[in-house]
Amino acid sequence: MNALNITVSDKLYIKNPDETELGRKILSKSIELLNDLGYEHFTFKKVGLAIESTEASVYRYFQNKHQLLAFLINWYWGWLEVKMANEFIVLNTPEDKLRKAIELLVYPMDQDERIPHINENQLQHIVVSEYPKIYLTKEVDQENQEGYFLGYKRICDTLSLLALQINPDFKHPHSLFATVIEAAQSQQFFVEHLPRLSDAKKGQKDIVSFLTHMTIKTIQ
Amino acid sequence: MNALNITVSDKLYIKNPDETELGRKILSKSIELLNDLGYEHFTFKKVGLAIESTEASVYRYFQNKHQLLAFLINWYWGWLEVKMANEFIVLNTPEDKLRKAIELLVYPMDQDERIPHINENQLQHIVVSEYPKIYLTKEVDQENQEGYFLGYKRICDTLSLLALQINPDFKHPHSLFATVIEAAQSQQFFVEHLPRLSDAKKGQKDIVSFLTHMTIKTIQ
DNA sequence: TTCTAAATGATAGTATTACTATTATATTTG
DNA sequence: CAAATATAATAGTAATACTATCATTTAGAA
Repeated sequence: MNALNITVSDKLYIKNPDETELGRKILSKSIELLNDLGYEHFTFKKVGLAIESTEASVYRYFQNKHQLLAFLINWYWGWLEVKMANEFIVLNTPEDKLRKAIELLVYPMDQDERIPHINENQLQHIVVSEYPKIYLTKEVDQENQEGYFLGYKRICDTLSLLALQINPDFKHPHSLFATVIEAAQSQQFFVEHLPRLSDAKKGQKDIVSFLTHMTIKTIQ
Repeated sequence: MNALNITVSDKLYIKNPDETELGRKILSKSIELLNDLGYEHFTFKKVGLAIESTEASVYRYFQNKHQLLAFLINWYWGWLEVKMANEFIVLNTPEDKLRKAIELLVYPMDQDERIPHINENQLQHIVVSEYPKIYLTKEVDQENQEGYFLGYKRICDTLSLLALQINPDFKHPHSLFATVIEAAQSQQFFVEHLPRLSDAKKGQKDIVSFLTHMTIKTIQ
């Protein structure tokens, strides 16, 4: 089991960056630069320069930086889904699975050496800092049809089914897990930057225990 | 009680737009254009044109569109705080107050005729669609010091105190209400654009009942 | 091996954005 | 009425977000 392929909708790129050396370099350097500069200051020109290629080459893989961000974030959800599936194998109750899922959402990721061009940890930081920007746009409806948000929706569905195993009468599973997933990101951001919006001290444990408490109580 | 003044930090403008005719026109038209175009397509040039003034004039009031958005969103939180305080007068239990607060977060606002240049309903839509963009930037720490997020933090504090009245041992009041406030916004957005991320059908009632349920259960 | 197609590099160019600066003309205030 | 202030009109700059063209390199098929 050496090969691992995270697949994202082919509407999320012009040319599949996983399939070429240059494409993988673009992904790798984009993750680094998005982390360092933030989405607003990130440009394709800077990527081209940093990989000693050109702006035009980057534009052959992605229409614009918005599409690139959407690609990366979908890749992240796809990868998290794989991780969850792996962890769930040895867990027997839906509650244990939910607890594990929340941990995976919050705890830092270790590098997967099968995919050396993606730094999962940096990618997680990008998700924390940039995630809502991919859907909070005027183009959301069209991009939704093109599958820009499938990764997120699938995770949300998976967790919803677990909640219904615990309480089949629970009325708000999708709303709850959309909320939990967003809170997992925003609480990480708040602890770091706006600590008055969180009770968690630095470190992920407090966030996990808040989210777990809220999830379990709400389902019941 | 005819005068009503929502005050925001003076770091959120160059020149106070509430104090001049032109300033109020800028606010009024910016709210309209932000709604129509979305933050990304919104520019000061378009505002200047639409009010038959100039781009340069708009720049005399706000450093850039980011500051303008932060101003508007802080104004919204300030105004919501006033609304909550008014409603709380006739409510006696903290639980009733929390229920009311959640309703105020979600139900559409009626126009306050004391402030004719601010369309509260449009402003609420801007908050739903653009809110996280004001803090998800590399400049967040500096802007936090300048009071860019005070409005949000104060609402969060107020609601936290109510939760502690219900259960003084509750460990996560700030995290909970940061989460509830964000979910109030994002669930409104999801119902409209990404319905698979919500169980609420169109209309705000389902969102309110989800958020209320989650809040009450989590506090206990 | 050679031919062909595809990928990349190098370069140029355009429209728009996000400002800054200057000067002239109103308008307000003391 | 003078002085200060606000606004309008205009110009200009650097960066961004692309698009286009053509030459060169590389890879794959015949």
